[in-house]
Amino acid sequence: MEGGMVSTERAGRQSRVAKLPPRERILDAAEELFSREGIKAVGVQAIADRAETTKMALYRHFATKDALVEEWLRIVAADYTAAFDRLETAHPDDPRAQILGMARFIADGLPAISHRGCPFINSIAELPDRDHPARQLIEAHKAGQARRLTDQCARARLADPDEAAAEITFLLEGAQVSAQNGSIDHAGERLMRIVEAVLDRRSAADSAP
Amino acid sequence: MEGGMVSTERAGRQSRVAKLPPRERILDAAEELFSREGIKAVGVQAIADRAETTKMALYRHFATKDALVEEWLRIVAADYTAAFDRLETAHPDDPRAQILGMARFIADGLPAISHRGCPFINSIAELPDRDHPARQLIEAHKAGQARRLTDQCARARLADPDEAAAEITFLLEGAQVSAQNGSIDHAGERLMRIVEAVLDRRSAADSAP
DNA sequence: CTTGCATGAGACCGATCGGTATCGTTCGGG
DNA sequence: CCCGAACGATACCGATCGGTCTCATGCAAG
Repeated sequence: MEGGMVSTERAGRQSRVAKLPPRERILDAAEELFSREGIKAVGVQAIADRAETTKMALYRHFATKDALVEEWLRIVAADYTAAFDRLETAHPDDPRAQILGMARFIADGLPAISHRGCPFINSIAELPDRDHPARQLIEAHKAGQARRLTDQCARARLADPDEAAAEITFLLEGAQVSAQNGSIDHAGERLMRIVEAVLDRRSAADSAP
Repeated sequence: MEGGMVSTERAGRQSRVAKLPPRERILDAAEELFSREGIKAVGVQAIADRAETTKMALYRHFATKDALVEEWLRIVAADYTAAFDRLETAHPDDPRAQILGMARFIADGLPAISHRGCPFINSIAELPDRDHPARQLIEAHKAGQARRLTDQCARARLADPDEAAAEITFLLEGAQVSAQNGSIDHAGERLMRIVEAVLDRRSAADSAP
């Protein structure tokens, strides 16, 4: 009835958005809606509508809503991991640049995320059950990131790499929630300056006064 | 109003828990369930059940579920504010002790909220609408805390009080989410050591190398 | 005692939830 | 060419949601 299948053939400028296969459209719609409204607040019908498909099609690709949530979070986590992979290959023997790249990555994302919040932090708030697969996925991802950061701190010759990694993790996570609740202005620029200072301070030189 | 009427007279050993008036029991139940399961995940019937009362009684005291949510968050915010008030009167002319007291307050709360998370951070994730009264309440509370912390940093003679307050805010918020998602062990002890170090470093003395 | 009122208990409402069943259409590969 | 799989639309299911209504009970002040 509505728009559908326009210009089947030459396709000119495809009906809307160069329709991807349904599964991808569903995941895109889920990304948009879950991150904007939250998991519980979004019904499968709304996702199907925004994906320009139907609930039935959704359930042909995902066994349950939880499975879709899990797949969405898996993709988000993979995106983050890929970004950090790129940073490591871009600065192979400069762990300091890798750490600052991570901070920059978060800082640059703050305006976009502002008032919407980090998908992991928001989602974990709606997943109080530690046994839920989606929550375990998030925790595994965060644990992996922490391990990675600790390793970078060690390679950067920072004193007490565990403590340094904890401090930087606190700063990155805290910047995201503070940007979300609006308590800190210019959180991105501040975050960068602070992380740089932490790195400088924890460098080998100044162990004792 | 509250404490009141315990042991009306003989009252024996009151049926269960020295039954408070229904309104207080409802707020206690809401506190327990909202902070453990999340706002959207808890129905009004469940709150009424846990409060050993009925849905009707609940709606006699609160116009809507949102109003109950708002009142709950108002109480939580007031508890935090009261704790910080106490710190200020306990150390009237020692802003450094006030700041460390705040950090200690958060650090001590980490094991309790571990895996459950900060009520504000969790709730804001379920309130994507910035115009929602409950969200505005949270944002106002956080803004007030930030102002207060900035003031303490200034009185502690820290260089760049805004930046110092931002750094400490990041650390406190980040410690809570990291404790929740389990990526950092011993988050409380680490937080205290890190905040102390930040305070030392930002003290007047070491402005230039 | 009697009046008044907050409570307790439970049926009830329309809406929406996650998930399923049915059926006609579309379309690409043998 | 045609057949089977995927897709779109829609109706439907039982459960639960926030919220309302009715009515019986308990209890305290007049």
